Amino acid sequence: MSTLNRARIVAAAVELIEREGADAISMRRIAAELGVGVMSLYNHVPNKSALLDGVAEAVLSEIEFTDDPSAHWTDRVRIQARAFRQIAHHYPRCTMVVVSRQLSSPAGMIPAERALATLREAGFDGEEAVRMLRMFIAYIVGSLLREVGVTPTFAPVRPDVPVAVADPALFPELYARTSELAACDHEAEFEFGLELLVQAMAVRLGERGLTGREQA
Amino acid sequence: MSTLNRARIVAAAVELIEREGADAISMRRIAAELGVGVMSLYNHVPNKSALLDGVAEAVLSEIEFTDDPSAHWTDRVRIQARAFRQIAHHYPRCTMVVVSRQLSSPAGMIPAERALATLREAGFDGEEAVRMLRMFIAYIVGSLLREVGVTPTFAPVRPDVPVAVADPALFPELYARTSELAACDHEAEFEFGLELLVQAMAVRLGERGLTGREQA
DNA sequence: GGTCGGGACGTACGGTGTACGTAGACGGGA
DNA sequence: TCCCGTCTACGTACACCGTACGTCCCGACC
Repeated sequence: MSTLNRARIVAAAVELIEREGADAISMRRIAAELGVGVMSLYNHVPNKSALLDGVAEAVLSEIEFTDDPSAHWTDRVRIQARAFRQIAHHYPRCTMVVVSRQLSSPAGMIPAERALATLREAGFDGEEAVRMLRMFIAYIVGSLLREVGVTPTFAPVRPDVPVAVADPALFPELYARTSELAACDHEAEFEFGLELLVQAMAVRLGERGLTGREQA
Repeated sequence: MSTLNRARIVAAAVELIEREGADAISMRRIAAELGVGVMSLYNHVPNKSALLDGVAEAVLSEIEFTDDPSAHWTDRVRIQARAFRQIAHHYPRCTMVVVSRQLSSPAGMIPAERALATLREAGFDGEEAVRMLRMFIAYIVGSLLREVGVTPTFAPVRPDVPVAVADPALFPELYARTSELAACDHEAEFEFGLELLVQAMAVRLGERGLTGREQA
């Protein structure tokens, strides 16, 4: 019964999305959730798009970025990547909202700032650090979208209804890999790619003779 | 004035999306485009979702997969990845539609089949080939989404309105990299990550002593 | 000629975002 | 004390959305 404000509206939106999915969200539903008239929302939020920005910001600002500057840069990269992936765990149905809007607010810049700092301290020059950052963002975004099921997985989203590969003659490889394709351990998949990327970065660094590579 | 059919409807949808954006699409708009009543569409398409599936399928089936089985597997991977990226060039505003629906039709399976075959021939065992494929999909999806501007870029989408990094004191790294962040050559960014991934894959293969690595 | 199936279409319903007007609460001069 | 400006909650209204349903018409077949 406290007075309406932006934070309460955003919180209600997040909760509603998690409960009923991103498609179910509407100004009317949110207002009803808060026991309030629809147009009252517009006193605190200019429009729905800005509200979704708020949702993204709220979710993003809740991930825990525990950075240990004394750790090896490869571990720092791993930790930051995993922190990002936590979004998909804590707020799975908000994930699409988060990755699909580019924020100019601090919530969206802090992760980038930290990642860039880590990469610089690892020894990458400015240009390469930015490229590495962008590549990591692409990989993480793609992985999260697969995890929440908005992007092709080649694995059944509903494990109880296994998709039968249409024609073994047309798709022999897909058919032969049915068992591997049927299961998708998102954490293992994410870690696999993450390790590959970290390793590739280490190689890149090693090429300039700065440091050796680690972790066979 | 030929008779209405699914192909004409899908083609009109693709053209409309490219002309006015994916948000502007609606059954009414498409029907108007075809000079036809709204409900006539439903004689050929069960619902809007299926129509968007058709859009994805049509776009996907138009990309040219020229695979040369005699080429080195690293080049074959590169070529297939670039073929996928062509989507963002030929149908930029359809890209989001394409990557955000998982197709069980041949159009969606052919690329996976070919990629899997390539990875198998490169020497990866079944499980690792699937993991590599998934990692590549994640990277490509993330890259395409950045390219069409639906995912954070940390670069101004409209180059004419450069975003000023808010506070140099809060974001020193972002501030220091302003010039690198301001520009985003999507092709170069894509190639950078692609090269890194291919290289990482080669290393992975080399670890098992199957073949040496190439391209310094 | 009669019948029948399928495609084109109009209408209607319940939903959406939001522009606009109104009404009440509150606070600060006169 | 009265008045007035500002802020907030709210209802109404509009244009648009996807689509369920009923109707009409035309061509094919018996």
